[in-house]
Amino acid sequence: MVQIKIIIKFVVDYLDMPRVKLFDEKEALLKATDLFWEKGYANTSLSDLIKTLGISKGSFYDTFNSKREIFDRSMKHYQQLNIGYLQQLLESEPNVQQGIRTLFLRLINVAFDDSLKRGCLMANTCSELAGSDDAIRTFLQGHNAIMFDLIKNYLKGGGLKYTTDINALSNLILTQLTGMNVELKFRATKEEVMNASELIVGLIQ
Amino acid sequence: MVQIKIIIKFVVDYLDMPRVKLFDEKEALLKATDLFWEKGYANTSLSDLIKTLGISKGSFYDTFNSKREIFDRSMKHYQQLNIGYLQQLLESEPNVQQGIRTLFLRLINVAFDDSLKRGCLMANTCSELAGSDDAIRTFLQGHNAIMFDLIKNYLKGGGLKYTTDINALSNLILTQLTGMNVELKFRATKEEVMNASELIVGLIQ
DNA sequence: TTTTATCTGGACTGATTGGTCCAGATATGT
DNA sequence: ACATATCTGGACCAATCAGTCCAGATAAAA
Repeated sequence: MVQIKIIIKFVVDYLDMPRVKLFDEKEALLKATDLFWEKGYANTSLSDLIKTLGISKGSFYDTFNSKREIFDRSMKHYQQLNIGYLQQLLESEPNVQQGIRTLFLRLINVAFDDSLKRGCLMANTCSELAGSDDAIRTFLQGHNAIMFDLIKNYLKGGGLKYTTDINALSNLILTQLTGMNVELKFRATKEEVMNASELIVGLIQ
Repeated sequence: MVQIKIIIKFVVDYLDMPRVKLFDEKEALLKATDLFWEKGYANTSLSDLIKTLGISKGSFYDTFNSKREIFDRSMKHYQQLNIGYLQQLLESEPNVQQGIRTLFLRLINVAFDDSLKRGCLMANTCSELAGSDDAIRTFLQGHNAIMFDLIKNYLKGGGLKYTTDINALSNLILTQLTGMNVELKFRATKEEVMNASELIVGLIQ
C-alpha cells in the first residue's frame, strides 16, 4: 500500500498533474444504464444522454467515445447487477423450490411496481437489436448461458427426487422470466402471473 | 347483387370517375407489416417504407396519412393473422395436449428458421413501446385477452382430469410463447427450447 | 379527344440525429 | 502566481427524420 502511494506520487510529480478529479464515471454509467433501460437504444438520443449524465458533450466523447460504446458498457454493467442479484438470491435459500418461487415473486413485484414499465434491459435489447446486430446477439447468448448455469447448478444441488430433466427445467424458468418481463408492461394485476409461475414451481420436486 | 351493381354504376356515373384503380392497398399494408416486424417502429424510416411499398411519398400520405397510422394498421393486420392462425390450429386438433404441443413446435420451427430473426411483432412492439405509449399498451392488453380466451376455452373443452387451474395454465402457455419469441433471436439450437416446452405440455392432463 | 382523379418524384420545410472541434472557464499541484 | 489538464457550452457538420406541397405524367370513363 505504501509502495502504491509512492508510485502514484512519482507519477503525479512527473506529469505535474493539475485538475486530476474527473466527474464520477461510474455514476454517469449508472445513469446511462437507467436511461437505455427506460428508452431503448435508438430512442435514446445524445442530447438525452448528456442531459441525464449532467456532463457536457465534450466530456462525454472524451470519456465514452460513442453512443454505442457507452451502451455496450451499460449492458455489461446491467449484466453484472443481474448476475450478482441472482447469485445472492439463490445462495440465501437452501430450499430450491422456495428459491425459484422467490425469484419469480421478486421479479413480478419489482417489474409490476415500476411505474416506468422498463421491463428488463437485456430482454428489451434482445427484441430491439438481436435480430440485426451480431455482437449483441452473441452477448445475449453468453448472458443466457451464464444465467442458465446458475439456475441449473442451483437446482442440481437441491436433491430433487422427481425432477428428471433439470436442463429443460432451467430453460423453462429462464424463458418464463423473459416472457414475464415483456408482458408485465401491459399486465393489470399480478395475480395471474403469480398463479402461472406457481405451476412451474410445482414442477420442482 | 344486381342492386349493388346498379348503385356502383350510378356512383361512377355521377362522379365521372377516371383512373379508379389504386395500387393494391392491402398488398402495401402487408409489406409494411413485414418491414415493421423486421425493423421495429423507430428503426423503420419513411424512405424505407416508400421504397418497400413501391409507391411514392405522395401516394403514401394520401393513403396512410402518417407513419404511426400505417403502423397501427399493420399491428391490427398482424393481430388478425395471429388469431386466425391460432384458431385454425386449435380447431384441427381435438387432443388438447397434442394441440398445445403443436403450437409450441410450430412457433419454434418458424421462428428458428427465420433468417431475419424477427420474433413476434406484438412482442417486439411490447418491448419497444408498451412502456411509454398508452394506446399501444391497451392494444396489447386486448390482444393478450383474446389469445387467453382462445387457449382457455380450448383447454376447457379438452376434458382434462388432472389440470386444476386452467386460467393459470393458459397464462403460463402464453407467457412462455412470448419468452420463446424473444429468446429465439439468439438461440443456437431448437432442442433446448423444445424440451422446455414439453414440460408445460406435461402439465396438460 | 376530353375530362378528371390518381400517381409520381422531387423540392422543400424545420427539427433532430451522432459526432467534431475549440476557445475559454475552471481547478489543482507546484 | 504559474503551469497544465479537465471541463463547459456552443458553433458547426453532413445526414436523416417525418411531413408538406405541387407540377407534370398517367390512365380510365365518357
